[in-house]
Amino acid sequence: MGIAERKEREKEQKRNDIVDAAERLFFSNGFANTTMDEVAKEAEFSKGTLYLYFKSKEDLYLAITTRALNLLEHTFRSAIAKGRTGLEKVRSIGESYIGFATEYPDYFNAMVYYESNDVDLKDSEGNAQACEIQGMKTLQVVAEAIMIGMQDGSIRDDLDPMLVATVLWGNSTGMITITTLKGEHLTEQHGMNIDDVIATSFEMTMRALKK
Amino acid sequence: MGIAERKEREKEQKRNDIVDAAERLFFSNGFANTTMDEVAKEAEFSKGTLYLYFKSKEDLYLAITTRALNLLEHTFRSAIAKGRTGLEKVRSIGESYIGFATEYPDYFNAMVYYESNDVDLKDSEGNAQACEIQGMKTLQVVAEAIMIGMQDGSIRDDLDPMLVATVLWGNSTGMITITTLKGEHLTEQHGMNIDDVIATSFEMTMRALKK
DNA sequence: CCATAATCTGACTAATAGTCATGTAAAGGA
DNA sequence: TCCTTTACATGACTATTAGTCAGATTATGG
Repeated sequence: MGIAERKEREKEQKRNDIVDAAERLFFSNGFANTTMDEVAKEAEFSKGTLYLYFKSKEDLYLAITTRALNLLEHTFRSAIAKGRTGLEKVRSIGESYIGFATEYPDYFNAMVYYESNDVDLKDSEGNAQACEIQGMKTLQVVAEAIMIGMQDGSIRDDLDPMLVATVLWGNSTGMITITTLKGEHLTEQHGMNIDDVIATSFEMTMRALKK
Repeated sequence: MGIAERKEREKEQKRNDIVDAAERLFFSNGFANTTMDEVAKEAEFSKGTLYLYFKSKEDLYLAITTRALNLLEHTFRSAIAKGRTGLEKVRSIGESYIGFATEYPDYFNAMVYYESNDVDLKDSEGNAQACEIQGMKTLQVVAEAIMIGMQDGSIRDDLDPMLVATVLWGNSTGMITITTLKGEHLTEQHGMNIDDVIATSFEMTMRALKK
């Protein structure tokens, strides 16, 4: 019976439409400054319907975050293809992360929100779970590049690849958060050039990983 | 005339009492789950009075964040005294940061909130400004340790100390954020040991800085 | 054509950040 | 001591908004 599948598709389509609408509003006005009534209007549904598809406003935001993490995974997969050695692949991933944060700052902010707030990962219903799974898939790409580098001798092999990947993830997210949110201030008040901060970060990271 | 000064002292005292009360409630119930009415009751003032001392709920939270950054500065100053070489001082600072985040997780979260949210630094009235100044003082301590290391030859001197300090700040904050907020999950779902993540981070950072 | 299930609606509630007109107390001059 | 002015404090009130739910609408399948 094709009806069940068609309904499933339609449901998925509607869900996507809601996320699209939320993305437009959250990204242009900010998450906190957007009301669920506004999202409902933009998505051309009633507010009640939003709550049939998402548990809460935060859950809806996490659906956007899942998209962000998914896009990041694909960005990383493209980046990994570029470098020759494992170390070059890791650098390429790092550069693509900067590019991602520059091109999609709202997606990056959504990821930071997810990582900085005590989102309930135990809630198997909501999108927090989906974020977590997608986040790990993305992290796995980094770990792969590191393993390649350990095998081809470009990266030190006295550390655990997954632990290194986790550290790089935390490090780079923290560093980019500061440069994007406080960057203007660091430049204007303290004469720092953001590109120099980033270059320094790369220089240090390469040295930390090199064999 | 001593009256003006006495009044100033009393005002400062009351302000501190309010911050104390807010700290107790924010830290035991969470920032989002605490109402200003509850803070008012705990501080034994009316709600209106809170708004004579603080512009908004967020402004009150930033007063707590300023305390956190101030305590962190002193923690770093103690740590810097320990190490022999500059590199050892930097490591000591790093270790004290981990200790700080473990001992005062709520202060650490307040700092992450400040760094991860688009807090208006231009607002010269509010506490965001105070946070920024205190944050820079704290960062300056790290930069000092790095300069010492460059002079005594324990740290590579091909990089700018302030840029390195900024990178270390972003890196460590990001790494600790992940281990504290998603640590339980990394352990339970992915078999990672948090202490191993931290040890890996130190190992990498030392290598990144060593001459 | 009807019964059942699935989906949608928007008025409603509860919660709460922030305001403001009205009060009270302290200061200081006469 | 009294009176005026200034400074501080109050809490009822407003505006906003996340989330709910009883009832309406639409689709399905017999």
